[in-house]
Amino acid sequence: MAEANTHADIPASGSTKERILHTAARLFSERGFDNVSLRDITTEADVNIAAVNYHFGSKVGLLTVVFDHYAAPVNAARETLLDECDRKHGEAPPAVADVLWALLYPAFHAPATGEDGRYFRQMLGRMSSSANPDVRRILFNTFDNVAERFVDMMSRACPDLPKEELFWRLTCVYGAMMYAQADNGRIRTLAGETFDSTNMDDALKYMIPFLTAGFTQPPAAR
Amino acid sequence: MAEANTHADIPASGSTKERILHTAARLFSERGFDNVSLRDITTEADVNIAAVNYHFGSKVGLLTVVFDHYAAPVNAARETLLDECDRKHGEAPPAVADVLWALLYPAFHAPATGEDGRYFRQMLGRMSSSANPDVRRILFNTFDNVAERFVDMMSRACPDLPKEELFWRLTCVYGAMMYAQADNGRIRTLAGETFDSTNMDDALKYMIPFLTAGFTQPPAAR
DNA sequence: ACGAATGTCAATCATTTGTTTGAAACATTT
DNA sequence: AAATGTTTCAAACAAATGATTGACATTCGT
Repeated sequence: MAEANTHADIPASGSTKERILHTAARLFSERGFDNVSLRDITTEADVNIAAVNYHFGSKVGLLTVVFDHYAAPVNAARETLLDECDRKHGEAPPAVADVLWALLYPAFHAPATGEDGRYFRQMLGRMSSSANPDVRRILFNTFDNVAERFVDMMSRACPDLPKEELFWRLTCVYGAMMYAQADNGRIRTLAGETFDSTNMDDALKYMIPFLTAGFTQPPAAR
Repeated sequence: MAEANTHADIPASGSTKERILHTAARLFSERGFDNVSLRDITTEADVNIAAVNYHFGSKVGLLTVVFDHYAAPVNAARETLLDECDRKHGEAPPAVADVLWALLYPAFHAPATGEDGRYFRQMLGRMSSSANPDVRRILFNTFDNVAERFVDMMSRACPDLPKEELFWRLTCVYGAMMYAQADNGRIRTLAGETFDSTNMDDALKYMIPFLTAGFTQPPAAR
């Protein structure tokens, strides 16, 4: 088709499969899984609609592949950093900042560089509060193992913290991470348009100390 | 119809309009706006489909009414608490914990008591990362005025904090609040099933000190 | 008791959705 | 060059969606 791609990214290039993957990643991040139709994807990717089911089996199959492609590096990087925590501190409680770093750094930098990484982070943010059972299954299965290890290590980093308080502090950490990833533009609108909410180096620089300070507080009085 | 409501809540009661509102609030919170059809709502509310468009004009109109019903008390409570901050501290910088309280307490307690409140909080969490333009418009318009006031007061509470760092700290606060509200069950699954993630008194007790500690940190080194 | 306003209902509308089909085009191997 | 496997394509499918219609029932003011 002579129909040109009207978006700013490179015009349709690569194999059919690759074009579908790239376009799907972008559209899922911009509009969420349920708000993107296969026709939206195939039109922008300049591909026949049947190609999705041919290459990926179904729309959920497509999401699975897209998601795993970006999520796998995050998991790998987190495993590595958690291993380093273990090696560094041995039997002693690890440092809170190190454990937080093992969670946040891969989330902000590992999936991909440039706008592809931003696509995935936004997609993840939307998925994390999705009500679609398929979406939730994909998300939880992907991160379950490493997430459990993170919670475990955070618990060891705070041996004197009641489990209940650990629970709510973890909620703060996960919430902050997800919100920063999703970047719905809300805070930017409120606080001033001059900030670059996509600069993940800044996010790390400012969020790690913030969360570390909260997590190293003594337990709240009963 | 003899068709009984199969859910745990009180069987169909009140006027048609009220039954639609109540059922819509519950379903929107459980499954999000886009994943609930008008037929889902009207079937469970034991009401004819046409009743929604008759009473609310459209599906978006229904969401607007449902949302405003729960959001209005939150805004009112926040205004009151922010007024108290102003009165209490005068020209001096307000206390960070007081400002955080003005944001979080209404969010966790004002919308409604019991499961209705939980419905709304989950609905809000889902809406905050929705990609649906109608949903985003409703959400932002509703909270814009008070949110701006909150950011302003937080800025005054931290006069020495660079604006950029304020931005990222606000991201942490909003993220933690939204995640606690949405309560997608993720942390509960990871940290142990024994915790009551719907107890908003606990949420306040543990999250306010956590976020206050982060916010009262000295600015990160350049 | 009458009539107008309000509310309810089954049936239907036009779209959009994910998925499937069977044939054509292309590529690779024999 | 024939045969075989792979990919693409226009067309259609069944199901679900939000919205609307016009007839019927109910309520209420007078």
